Amino acid sequence: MQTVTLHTNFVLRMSSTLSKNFEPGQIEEKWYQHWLDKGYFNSKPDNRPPFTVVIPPPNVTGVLHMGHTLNETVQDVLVRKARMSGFNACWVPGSDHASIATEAKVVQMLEKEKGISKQELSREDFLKYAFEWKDKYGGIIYHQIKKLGCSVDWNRVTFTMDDHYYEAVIRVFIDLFNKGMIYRGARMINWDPQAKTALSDEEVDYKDVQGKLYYIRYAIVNPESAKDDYILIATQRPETIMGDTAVCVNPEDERYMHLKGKKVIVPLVNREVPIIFDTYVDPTFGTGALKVTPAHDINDYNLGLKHQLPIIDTLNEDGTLSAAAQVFVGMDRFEAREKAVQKLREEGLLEKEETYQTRVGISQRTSAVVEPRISTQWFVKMEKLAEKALNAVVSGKVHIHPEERFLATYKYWLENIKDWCISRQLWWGQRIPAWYDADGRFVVSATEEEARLKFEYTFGSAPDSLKQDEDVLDTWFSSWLWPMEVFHGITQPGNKEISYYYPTSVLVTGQDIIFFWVARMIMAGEEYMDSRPFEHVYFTGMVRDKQGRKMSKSLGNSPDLLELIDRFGADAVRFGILIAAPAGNDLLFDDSSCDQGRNFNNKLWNALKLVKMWESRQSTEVTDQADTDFVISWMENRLNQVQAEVETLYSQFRLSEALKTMYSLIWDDFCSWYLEWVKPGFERPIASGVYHKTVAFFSRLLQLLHPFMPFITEEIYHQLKERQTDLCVVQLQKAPAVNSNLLQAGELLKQTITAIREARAKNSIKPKETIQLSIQAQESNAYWNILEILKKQVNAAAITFTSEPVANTITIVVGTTRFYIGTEQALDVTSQKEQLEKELDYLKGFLVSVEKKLSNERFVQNAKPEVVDVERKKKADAEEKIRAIEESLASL
RNA sequence: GGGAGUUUAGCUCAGCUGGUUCAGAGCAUCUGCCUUACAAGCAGAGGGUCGGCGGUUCGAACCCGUCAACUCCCACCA
Repeated sequence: MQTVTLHTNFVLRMSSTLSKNFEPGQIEEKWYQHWLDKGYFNSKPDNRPPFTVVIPPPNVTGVLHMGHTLNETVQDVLVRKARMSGFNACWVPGSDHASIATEAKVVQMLEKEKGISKQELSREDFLKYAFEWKDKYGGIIYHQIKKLGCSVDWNRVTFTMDDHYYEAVIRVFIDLFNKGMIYRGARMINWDPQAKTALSDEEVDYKDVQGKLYYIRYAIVNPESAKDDYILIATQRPETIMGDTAVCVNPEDERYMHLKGKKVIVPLVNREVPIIFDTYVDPTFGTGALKVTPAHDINDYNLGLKHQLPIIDTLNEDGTLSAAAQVFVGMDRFEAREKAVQKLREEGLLEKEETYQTRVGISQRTSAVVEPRISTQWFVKMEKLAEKALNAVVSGKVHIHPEERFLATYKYWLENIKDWCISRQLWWGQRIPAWYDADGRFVVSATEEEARLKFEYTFGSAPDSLKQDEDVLDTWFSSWLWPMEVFHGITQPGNKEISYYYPTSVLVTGQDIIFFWVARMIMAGEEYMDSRPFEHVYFTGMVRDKQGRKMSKSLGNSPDLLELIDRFGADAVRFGILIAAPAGNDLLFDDSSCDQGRNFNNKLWNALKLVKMWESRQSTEVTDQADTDFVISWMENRLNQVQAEVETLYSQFRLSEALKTMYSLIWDDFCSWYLEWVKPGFERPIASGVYHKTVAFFSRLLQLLHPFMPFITEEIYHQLKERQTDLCVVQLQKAPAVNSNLLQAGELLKQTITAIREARAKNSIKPKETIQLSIQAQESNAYWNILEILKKQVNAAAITFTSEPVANTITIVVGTTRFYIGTEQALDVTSQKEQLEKELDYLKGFLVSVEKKLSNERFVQNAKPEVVDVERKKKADAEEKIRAIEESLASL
């Protein structure tokens, strides 16, 4: 309790009303609203160069997770930086209807909360519920984006099912169909029996599971001998036996050669099917005999096509067995598997079973086990589109960051691409604009009226009623138009906005959707705008938890963004996620990095309190504040230096390093060194000139930091002094060239102070005890203009210059200068000696290695001249230092 | 089966084209300190054979080879 009182004491002394620590809540709220009121984030085409970013639209399935937080923070940093650098920054927000994922959620919600099943609803009623859902969750997402401080143009919010967007998708579908790039056909696709829809290849995840391999006897019709009256096949899926239409063996396999022309009996259904021969079968796997079920396995399907086998589809769309199965009809596929095994066992046809590591396809959307299924779907021909998309990246029109690491996978995917299944058996999405008559003839057109005309034109007459395709389009078939249609580029081609904002500047997204989205946007951009959709793609890594696990809802390890912001403040959360985010690599997120962000907030806040305290204590007649010219020039140069460094880091998208650089500039250079150096004595006035310089430096620091931590920087910027403009629109001036001599002098001063403090600590000189400092310097003018600072920083009562060693002192050497620390305490000469000797040993070793290098002719010949010079200087320095220490030792 | 990435302090990670006393930061640990902005702080300290081995080079955390561990992506083996 006592300590608390002590801690809070100073607050009473503070003349200012500033709070003890930075309190983000209200301040963040206030500034975001102010920025909105001022319309800073709204963009219209003008004479400035544009900097355009389209947000990867989050799904309206739920709330933002840490991955979004990272992406959005990165985008906001880039956008704010561009806005402060003379660009017309435009960041378009929006959300994605995410057809399967959202429909699944809505179905689930209806069942759970309202007890309604989808089957009871009409399409229209269902869509009404879905839009309600979208409004609710879209709202939550937008709220989170605001809380995070994202500077998006809220006039441009786009949803992938907005009217114009819907129209764009339909237009593109019709266009591609007319170009012959969309077709309808029966194919084996991935079927999600839970959502009852087709999936694209990319929507299936594969998972290793412990399965079983069943060895089953298929009786041979008219066997040649009673001994050899069956063939043994191995399968993981005995419930598909009823769909078998052949057994296949390798033609080279001696074991089965005699079976040419024979037939076997499919168990359970007693159907006679042929034995076929194909090199596809691996004789070394299982029994070398494969049951062929063309309806339920992609390889069997291909075999079936090749050997013209009949296809018997034994499954319903919900994964239960169909009438064609003859047995277990209506039973779920997994139950039927058990029943089939049981029955085979009873009939003595199951020879053995063994455990087997296998891989099953899981629907990314519903987690149901995917079923290969033949059905009629719509496809996009990918070959030409892929070629363009590949070219755009390979030729360098689109730059991928970090490095070109993803180029290889990107290339491989595009070169081996298969046609894209775009129809989904859902209601939530853009409905396929195809119209059918009773005979199944169809035309593609936007409206029924047009369709009728087309029917007449194509088939001579149109029926009274046409039926529109029940299916909707894959979500990505709308998302791939995103960078264009947010500016109405498809529905109003060539409009002023699309011409100005497109192509966008940078896309920030996760590497997991490189095929789903990034590649396809490039395709669409090349197809419809004849150009890249973005200049740069910046891939962020995946956010994982402390233990390296993927963040997911089921694990419950993804922190709630709003709760994090409540706890730490948005700036601290932004800091926390960015400081931990090396470009392209996964990052392990832990709350503690937000702690660091919050501490940084407080550091800034307290620097503000200090400077504010000086505001009322300025004087133009300060005479005892020496050395400030040097300090001010040094700080100015450090600032210039860091600004240039940060500029480079931005251009390389190395944001986390840029943040680190600024962090240490502010914490170390500005707070720990600069402010301490210019700080006047207790209750002394500060020189007016120094005060104004300090405010100017602080303002520049805030400006540099603003894209990363917008709220606190804006707040402090205004607290520092009255302003006409807000920080978020203040333009960055180019940093002047750096004077490196000044920087070196600053470093020397830091080193000196640290070395003396270290000596004090090692010799247990109490902080309050003053010392007598003597300097023996070769060039005393290196120190003359910083003596007052030095005196204050190391708590020296007096500083004198000397030309020879001072007895009974602690000796330290910085550069080539010797310092003698005189103290009232008795000195331990032995430990003094020990320390100096230790240092001497090290230096001698160092000198040897440098000399060795320099005496190596090949080094002197091959190394760059600068490098050799540096080595020579190192040698000279070391020799000088050794001499100094030896002299000091001698005097002890 | 193919491809990519990672491996640096107890933990999480920086370290750009090989060359300054270059082995770093934050957290954690230890010591001293309520010092007049900040104890969520200040001043110091300790801690690493840069995954192993081999090579290239005057010089390697960095380049090459190889091995090991972990992670991810792609692929139709019943």
